[in-house]
Amino acid sequence: MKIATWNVNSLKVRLPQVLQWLQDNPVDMLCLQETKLTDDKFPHAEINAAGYQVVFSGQKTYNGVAILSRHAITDVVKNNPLFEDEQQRIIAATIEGIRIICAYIPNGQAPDSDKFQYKLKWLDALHQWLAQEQSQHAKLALLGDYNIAPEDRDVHDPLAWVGQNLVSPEERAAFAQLQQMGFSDAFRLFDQPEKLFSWWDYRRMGFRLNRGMRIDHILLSPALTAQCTACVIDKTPRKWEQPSDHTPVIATLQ
DNA sequence: ATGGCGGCACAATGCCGA
Repeated sequence: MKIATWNVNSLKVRLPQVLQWLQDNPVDMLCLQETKLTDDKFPHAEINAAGYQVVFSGQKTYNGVAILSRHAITDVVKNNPLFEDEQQRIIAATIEGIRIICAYIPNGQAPDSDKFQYKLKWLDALHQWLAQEQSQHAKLALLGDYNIAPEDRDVHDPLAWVGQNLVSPEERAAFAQLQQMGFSDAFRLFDQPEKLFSWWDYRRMGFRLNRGMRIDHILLSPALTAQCTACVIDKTPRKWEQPSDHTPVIATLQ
């Protein structure tokens, strides 16, 4: 069983790349973020034709999430029931006995901004909801764009990022709280090369210079952690023409 | 010090992302 996550930065633009990537990487399940499509414009027929069922929750211009699966999808929930939110950032579903939560965690813009306060409240509500979900689903996976680099080794140049969002103590504490709740960062269960990232700025040759951040994560409950045999970041699509600024992360479960 | 790229929209400049 392979489960994956990818912030595609517009599914309208990236659909051909998603279909190509799935052909090359026929994972069981793929979570997408930043689809940037209202539900009436979602390309479900093309995705079905590729052999995947799909559920989605979108809006115009911003945000938007989806779960693609080769297996039956049940018990779909859109957004955190404990958090009133106009922004479409969460979709959850059960697939093959695994509770999957696909999340696009807010960016936070800057630590002194209103958007940062929204991010912290959003994360606090996420913790509360996950505590409930944990009590009902031993096999629980949280995949998505967290917009948090958990440690300095997840940042190309930690000194250059001091004082900014994505690396602040508050955001890292929120990530650490997920770990204290029992979730494991699948990527860190294994030996990994240094300076491996999941996002690179479009500007200043970020990808070519490998100036990136690891902000897309797969977190696993203890039961799933015990089943996890690999977690990799696939840089391939970042090298394609007109790429997303993020690239997929894939976990293998026994 | 700033913005640099890319996607989007009541679209030709401004907002937002990370």
